[in-house]
Amino acid sequence: MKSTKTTSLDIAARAGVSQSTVSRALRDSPQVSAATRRQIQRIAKEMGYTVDRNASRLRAQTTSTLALLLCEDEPESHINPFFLSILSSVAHAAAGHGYDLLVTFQQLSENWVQDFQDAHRADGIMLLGIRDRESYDAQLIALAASGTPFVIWGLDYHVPGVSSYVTCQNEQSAREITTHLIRLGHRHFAFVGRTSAANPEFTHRYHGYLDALASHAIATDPGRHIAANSAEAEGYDAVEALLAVGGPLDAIVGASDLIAIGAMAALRDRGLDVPGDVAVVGYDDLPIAQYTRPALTTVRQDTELAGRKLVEHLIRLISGQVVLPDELPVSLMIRQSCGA
Amino acid sequence: MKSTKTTSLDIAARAGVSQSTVSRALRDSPQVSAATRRQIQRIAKEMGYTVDRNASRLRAQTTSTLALLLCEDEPESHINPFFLSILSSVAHAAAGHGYDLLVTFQQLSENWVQDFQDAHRADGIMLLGIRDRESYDAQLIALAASGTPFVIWGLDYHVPGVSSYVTCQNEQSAREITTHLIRLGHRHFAFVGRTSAANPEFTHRYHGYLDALASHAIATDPGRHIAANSAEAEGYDAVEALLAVGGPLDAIVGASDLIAIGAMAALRDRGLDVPGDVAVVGYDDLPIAQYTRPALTTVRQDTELAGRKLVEHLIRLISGQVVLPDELPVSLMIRQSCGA
DNA sequence: CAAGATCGTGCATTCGTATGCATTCGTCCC
DNA sequence: GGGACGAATGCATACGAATGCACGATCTTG
Repeated sequence: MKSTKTTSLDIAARAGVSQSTVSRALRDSPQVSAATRRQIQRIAKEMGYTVDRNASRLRAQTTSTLALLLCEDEPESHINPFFLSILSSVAHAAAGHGYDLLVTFQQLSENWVQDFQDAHRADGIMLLGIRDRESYDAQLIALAASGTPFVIWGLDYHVPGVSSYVTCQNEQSAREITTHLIRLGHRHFAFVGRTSAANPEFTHRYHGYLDALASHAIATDPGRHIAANSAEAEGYDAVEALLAVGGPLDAIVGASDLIAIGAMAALRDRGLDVPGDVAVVGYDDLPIAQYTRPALTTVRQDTELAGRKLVEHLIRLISGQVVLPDELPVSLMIRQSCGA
Repeated sequence: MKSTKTTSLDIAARAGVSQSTVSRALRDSPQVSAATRRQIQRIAKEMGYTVDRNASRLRAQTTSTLALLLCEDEPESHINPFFLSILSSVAHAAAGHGYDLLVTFQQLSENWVQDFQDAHRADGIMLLGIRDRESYDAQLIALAASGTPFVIWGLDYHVPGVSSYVTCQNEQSAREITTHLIRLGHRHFAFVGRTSAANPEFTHRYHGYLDALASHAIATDPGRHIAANSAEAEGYDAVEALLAVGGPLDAIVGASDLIAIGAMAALRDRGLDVPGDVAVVGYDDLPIAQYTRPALTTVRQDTELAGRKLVEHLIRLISGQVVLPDELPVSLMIRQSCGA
């Protein structure tokens, strides 16, 4: 196979220059004349040479690697397919910037953070799926204190110069989709989704929902807010709880598509028609949302943009540039489940 | 923050031994006496020392990293959530074995392979989602020729000592689920899923399907086999094509859950009842399959086991051990869409 | 035209760990 | 008791690229 690996010394010998010049030429250093640079790059390509990442990293004390931590609530839990879209986009963006992407699925723990920075595994970290955990902030503070650049999706925590976040217009869009339901004539609402300090996305969506109801002078009953994590089963159970209590109900706002899909299944199992008896809307616009019947009205998050932004923020933080958190625009996807 | 990074020299100084002894102790070398080893490990922990991966890798010419390439058909295409489950499991397994996991989403190309090995980015590669590409085998042959260990999901290509594969009992399970439909009284079948040399999973499933029909002397019409990739939209379109042609139809076997879900939506849009008029079954048992209405009868693949196996195979290949391809067992998930 | 400025390149060293070989010390056996 | 042997440790070097500094050559300018 490979007799001896080609190194920058081989290129240097072939080009009749020193190893330093090769190194500089390949990194597009302006110190090297254009002619020499071109020639060296040509020879490198001819000889199929690639910079050894490990040597380069050791010397430069950098990793050219970004880490993505997908936080799981529990080891066995299913992960929202929404994250797959972001992950895909992040992978593309990272590759586009010349970074490798290291992926981990686990809970955010002190050990993990410690290991990561000490072992020089990544220059920065993207955190996805932080929610429903009372203890996350201690970890974030420790992470920030260690100086490791990181970016969070969906949680508005940031430390200037060290961390940033990217999220979407949760509150505004929830207000819009609720208003949409109100305009369609619905008056008896329920919201399904756990709100807490640890679950900021759902909380913001809930506030938007409440706001819309208040603007239209529609009464809200605390009993019509059911806590649920983003999973079909929890949406299903939430609807059963709502129906058990009774009372008029003609619209359910799910804090995520998975919740909404579970809710629709429960309604159907109880013989209720969607949207005839009860309208249902979700949030995320998973690919599947177009293919439920009725098709799910929901809020589309631009995952492609989200992934790009996450990577851009992180790279800017790593290189010491100023970064301001981003709140991305979303769009309503009106389908059938709302009764439009 | 960190004044100066703690290195193995610091540990050595503190422990009163040489750096070599520290290195050996931390790698559990039998050359170091048990007492010394314990003491050094204790000190290392106290000082929060972690081996610098880059230095270690450069010296040892290894990466302790596994790469996972998720092949996309097209840059913009949605990825089957099924892969998210495998990815999650692979991430856990890799971490459990002390390997980092590098994730890439892109097409398998010569350049990618070349880069990967030359740049010492990973010790081995896992390939997921190889399908529908006439040209994949040239890449695989090149990959094998380069000596890079790799493992493929779902495609029975392997080179002893270099590559292996893990798949599930596609043919047998498709036979079972089709037989299940036959027992329920269905007689007019259609299969939706693109079969070709480049899409071995679907092809095996199709063979199992044909086999079941043949054993029960049920006629098959080539017009009742519609090519479709794993996406809801293609399942939807396939059903429209089937209905356009006309003729009796009371059961559709989808080559994946996404196809089946799209098919159910199309049937419903045409006013047909599932399973009353037409039964539908899928393959994969995505989490969503329990929450479609009717709930989808499908074949469950054990993604947790699949991920573990992929990692184990790859690590064995890397360390030069013998590996035999694995075919994993699956289980039928009987729900409502089949009419049971 | 001389002196400084600029540009392009080479030399030598460094990053932190792993490992072949040399060394030390204690033990065992004849 | 002396030589041999093995266990435990230290010494020195290599992995391959990046980079501060020095140097020679060309260019600029008053």
